[in-house]
Amino acid sequence: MLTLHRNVGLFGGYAVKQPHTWFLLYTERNEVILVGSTVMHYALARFVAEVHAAVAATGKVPVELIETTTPRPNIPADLALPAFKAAKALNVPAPQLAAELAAAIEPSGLIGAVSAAGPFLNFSLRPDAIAAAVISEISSSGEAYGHHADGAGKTIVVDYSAPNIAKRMHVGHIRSTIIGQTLVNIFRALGYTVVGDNHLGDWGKQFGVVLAAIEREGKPGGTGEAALAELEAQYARYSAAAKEDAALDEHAREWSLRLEQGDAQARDLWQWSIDLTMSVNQRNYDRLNVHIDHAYGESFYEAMLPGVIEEALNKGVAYRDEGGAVVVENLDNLPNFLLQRSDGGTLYMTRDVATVLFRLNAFNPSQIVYVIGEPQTLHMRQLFALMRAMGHAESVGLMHIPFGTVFDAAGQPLSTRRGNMIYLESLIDEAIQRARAVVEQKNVGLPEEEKAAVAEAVGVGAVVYNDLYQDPKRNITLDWERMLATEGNSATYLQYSYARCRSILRRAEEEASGGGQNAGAADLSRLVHPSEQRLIKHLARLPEAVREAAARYAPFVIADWCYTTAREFGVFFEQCPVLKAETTDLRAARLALVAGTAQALQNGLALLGIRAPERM
RNA sequence: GACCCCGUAGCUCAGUGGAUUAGAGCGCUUCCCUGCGGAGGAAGAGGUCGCGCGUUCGAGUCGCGCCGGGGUCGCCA
Repeated sequence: MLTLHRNVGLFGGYAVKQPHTWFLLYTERNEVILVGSTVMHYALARFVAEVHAAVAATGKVPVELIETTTPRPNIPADLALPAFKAAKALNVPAPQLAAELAAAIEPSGLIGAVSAAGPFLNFSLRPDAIAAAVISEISSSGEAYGHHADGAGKTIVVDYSAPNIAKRMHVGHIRSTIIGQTLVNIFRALGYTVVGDNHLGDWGKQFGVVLAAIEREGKPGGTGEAALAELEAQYARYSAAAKEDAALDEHAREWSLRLEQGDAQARDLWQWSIDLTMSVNQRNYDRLNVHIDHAYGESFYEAMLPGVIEEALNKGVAYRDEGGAVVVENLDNLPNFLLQRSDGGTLYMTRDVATVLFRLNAFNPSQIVYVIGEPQTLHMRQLFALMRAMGHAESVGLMHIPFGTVFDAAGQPLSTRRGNMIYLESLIDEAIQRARAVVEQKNVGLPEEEKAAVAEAVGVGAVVYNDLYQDPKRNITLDWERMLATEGNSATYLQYSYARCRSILRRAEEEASGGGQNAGAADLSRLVHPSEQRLIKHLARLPEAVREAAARYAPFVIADWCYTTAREFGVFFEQCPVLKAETTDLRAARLALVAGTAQALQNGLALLGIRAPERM
């Protein structure tokens, strides 16, 4: 059954709920974004809904013209209604309409001051009401604060990381891995079923070289990354030699063929190199808090490839040219591309088509999200166009989330050939090592084990944050100074802010258990100091930040929120004593605010895959 | 030649259905420890939003054209 607030009913803009447990929420574009049942509506969304209802109740503005916006930070209001459009439709001056509305609306619920500022109608939150609402929301939701049920019943496949087998992961993979995992975390927070798939580069022409090189030089000895590095070196030596010696090139081709035909020796060596690579990669994944559900890899799709080519030919989206190659041309004005080489071999594109088909069949996703570098934008557009042309994209959104290239301090792209490549394992090692030096200096008293844990959290956090704090499609420079900064907009600053919160809460607990006076009852309505209010209002924005981050496939929205949280907490910390607050009930209220800040910040950091130590 | 991304303070970046006085961090100049963690807080200097037209009452934001940087364009992935 569906119950709506009787004074409001259904209308464009935000419909309202109040104490009811069922409601509809419309966006300003008239899309139903939430049909609530037991899902609690976050405070800020309630506030917006209340404002729309209040404006509608005046009868002065047609509901379809009620539009609100979040004002810029320098405007002393929490929600604004620019009256331009409505005033034009009603043929009255905008300032006059704003003034009339201001006079007709009384504070109630979460709505505090209402005032006209020229053509804008500004609304402020009622300080005591918002404080109580937000803090109790965080407290009751805990780790789920900021999460939604928007994606319930829907599945998203995220394709990320995609290391090459028989090679070490390098900084080029780190962006896909970290951005991809964060998107997975964000989609899960929105209630989607998320399937992460590591599309391993374990097939193709170059794998014949790997096998031929192993045959020539023998399996690399040693273990872990050293063995993998040696395998990589063998590959490089063989490739170089094959350029001079056509017989070696031909021999590699033979190995490639043996592998494809299921030759036992080829398969064994192939599997061995996969196992070696994945065991080395796993250490990096563990340290980065990355957990990928599947790793089907390109080889998995081998059996589907003839069918893909046949289907494309049958559907008339591709043709076989004189040389025998299967060509797709004239698709959405994109450049031509191939599904099969003239020698009969398949291509990256062929396997990508098969991969989409498999995922549609296996997971029935509403979206497939590819976290792949910007240089592959054209390839992705071609793939998506082809899937549409073949009639396979009707029920699924195919999204490419491109990310920029990593450059070194001299402005050169990192590459193995240039010799300036940085491997993921050593990058993380060095970050932790540098963090360790700071920990030694700042945390003299910590037990050895905790020092190590803090150094790892800080070092890894810095590496992760370096990839998440800005728009992924920008090119980035690997700058140790910037990456390992412990001040300003940095992972360390966020972690430090969390640790300060925990420190206060820990002391409060110690005092309580040490026979100190009982804390007073928390009267949250007393949290009306400007810095308390700013912090509270910001904490209230996490739920919408999560939605925005998902809608824009933009982890930096969460990073931004975390950073602002830390900043607002810093100001509060300076201006409002907690443990030595003037009264016990204010002290209790501030402790509740600190606890809420810690919880919300921890939730935000968790989305980014950044650990938050209790002490550091 | 065509197409894609980027261009906002000295440096690194936010600013996304156009709308009230363009915001941070780093760096620079000052200031705040008898006070819950100084990996902190406050203040200041610093901006023709690459350039030019256009749309609009109103453009960093939308359109077109340039300039600069990065990238891609059928038998690699």
